[in-house]
Amino acid sequence: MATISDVAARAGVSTATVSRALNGKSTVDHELVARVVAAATELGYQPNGPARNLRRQEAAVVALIISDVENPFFTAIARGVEDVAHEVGYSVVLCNSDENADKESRYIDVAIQERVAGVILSPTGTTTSADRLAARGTAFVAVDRPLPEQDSDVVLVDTRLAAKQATAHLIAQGYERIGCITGPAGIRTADDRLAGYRDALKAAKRRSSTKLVRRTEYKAAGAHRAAQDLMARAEPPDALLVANSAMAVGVLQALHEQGRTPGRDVGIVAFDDVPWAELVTPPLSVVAQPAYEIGTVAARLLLARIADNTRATTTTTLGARLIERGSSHR
Amino acid sequence: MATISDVAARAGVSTATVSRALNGKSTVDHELVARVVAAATELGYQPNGPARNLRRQEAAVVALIISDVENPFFTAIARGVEDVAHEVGYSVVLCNSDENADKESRYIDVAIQERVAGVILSPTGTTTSADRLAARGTAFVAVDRPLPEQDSDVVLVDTRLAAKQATAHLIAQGYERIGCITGPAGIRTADDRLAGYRDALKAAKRRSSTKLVRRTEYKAAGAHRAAQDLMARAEPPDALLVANSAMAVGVLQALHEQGRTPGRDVGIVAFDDVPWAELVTPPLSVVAQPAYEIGTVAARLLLARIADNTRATTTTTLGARLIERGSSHR
DNA sequence: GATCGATGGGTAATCCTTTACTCGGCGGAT
DNA sequence: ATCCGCCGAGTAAAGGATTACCCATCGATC
Repeated sequence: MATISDVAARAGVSTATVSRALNGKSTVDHELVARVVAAATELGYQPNGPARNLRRQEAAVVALIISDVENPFFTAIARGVEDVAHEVGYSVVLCNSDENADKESRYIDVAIQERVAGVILSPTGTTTSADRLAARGTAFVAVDRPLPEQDSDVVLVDTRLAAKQATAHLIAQGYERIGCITGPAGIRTADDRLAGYRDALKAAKRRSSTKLVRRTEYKAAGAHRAAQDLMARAEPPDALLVANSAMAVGVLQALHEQGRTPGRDVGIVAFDDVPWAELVTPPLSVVAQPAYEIGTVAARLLLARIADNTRATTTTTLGARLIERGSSHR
Repeated sequence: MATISDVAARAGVSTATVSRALNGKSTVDHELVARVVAAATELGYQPNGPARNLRRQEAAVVALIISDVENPFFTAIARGVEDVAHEVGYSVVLCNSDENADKESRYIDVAIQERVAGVILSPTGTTTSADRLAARGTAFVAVDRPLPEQDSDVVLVDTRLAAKQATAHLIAQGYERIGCITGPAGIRTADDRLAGYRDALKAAKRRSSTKLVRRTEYKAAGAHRAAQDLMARAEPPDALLVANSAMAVGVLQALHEQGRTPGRDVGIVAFDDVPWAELVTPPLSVVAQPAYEIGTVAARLLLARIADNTRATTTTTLGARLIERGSSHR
């Protein structure tokens, strides 16, 4: 594979000149640039990334560690990050931690070892392997959830307020016994959605009962079981707040199996707007989170922090939007 | 940041010994290993990836370039690749080419520059930037679609046969005027699905008319327009074969807007099984592709090729499964 | 007891690029 | 005409790990 010396030899200049000509950092004679470029293309020269990164002490790469590649919410974030990063010449590598603290930790190590310029992550669980990033001075930004015991830039959604509004909406629609299916304890979004749900009940002077709350992993299967379980109770809920779209699949499936119709029999509001929300009957009411925007904001924050890691940390909270459709009307 | 020399100094040995102790390639005295490990952890030593990769002339990383991160088919492939790669200590970086030849080309350059061990890609479009990989001797495997004019390992689905079976199923269900909405010309899966559709019509001695065929990008919006367009014809189709799940969203939406019921009014079979397929009414009949398996097979092929790039190229074709649900029955 | 072999560890070269430093030459100012 | 300053290009160092090569030591064998 051609190296910079090959190019230099072919163009009849020194390697320093080749480097300067190709990177455009310093002024190089017009004609020499042309000769270098010609030589480089003739040889199909591609700079050796590791060598460059070794010398520069940094790679123009940001790592994005998300907790579930199959969740459209996170892939939309990924798009936002990519679009911003590409504008300024950074590449994005996507890592899937799968809500698994070990995998997350492994990817953080990889990011450190490869000396990426920065990391954006949606922290999984309660432990914080991100302190290793802080210890090394690697720039990083948390998205969707704050890092436990770690001060950092973070981009959140006001999910507690959104949950409150969604629950208030169900109350306003006349539902009496509203339940909640949310994610595992310790995951901040799961906790916040539950808290918002309780806020709304309290504001409406309803008694909130833990009997109508179920926690399970953020997957369809868990939510399916939770819904079955809740509906099998002597006094089943007549409405449910569901904490993400994968869970909504499980819940809707369970209701369907029992012959219950969303809306008429059981009011449903789920987090995350998905393309198919309007296709089910009745259409699914959702809390739309600005996922793409989370990505763009996080990327911009990260770039700022890469440029200056001493700046004060910020917390950006974006709003969510309740979209009322048929599943929350009788 | 601590370097190998720091560790060596602290453990009172040479850098060579530290390297050997930590990588376990060569035998090192028991007690020295312990001292090295202790020193490394005390210093929080993380090897410098670029330096290591520079010296080794290869990174333990494979790049996966897919054409749409938001398409569940591709994210399922990603999972398969990841699971296999991690078993043998490789990291996977995911790149989203967005069905855009330029982005694909850029990511291929990045992969070459970073000297990744191998690349798995779902080629977008008709041009082949992958020849650059071949030219460098970088191992690579194509998934979902073969590379135009490029001999390589490739993992495909027998999508033409699947399309034929799906169409035959619609015929068997008594649909008369079956249309097809598929992806852009030049994308192999799109062409194959159309070919399979025609195979079935021919086998049933039906005339196939281009008037019932629409091609558009693999997105909901395009398919929505295509469906509107087809249904507005004087003699609209009474069934549709739809080439992926995003398109299915657009088609179902269009039918809904027109008050037509899938199955009863218009038979539908769409490619790709999605979690929500059973939630719409009637449930959506689909061609389920073994996406996860595509990923695992491709990863194993890539690993074999990384080990020995001289082996003959192979083509693996996996089968798809027609799942009949309500949308293809009157 | 001497020699051979094996084993373990150190020295230094190497991977390729970027960049600090240096130097030559040229133009402008006095 | 001379000198100063600047600009452009070359030389060589640096970045941090791996590994070829070499040496010392120790045990075993004759």
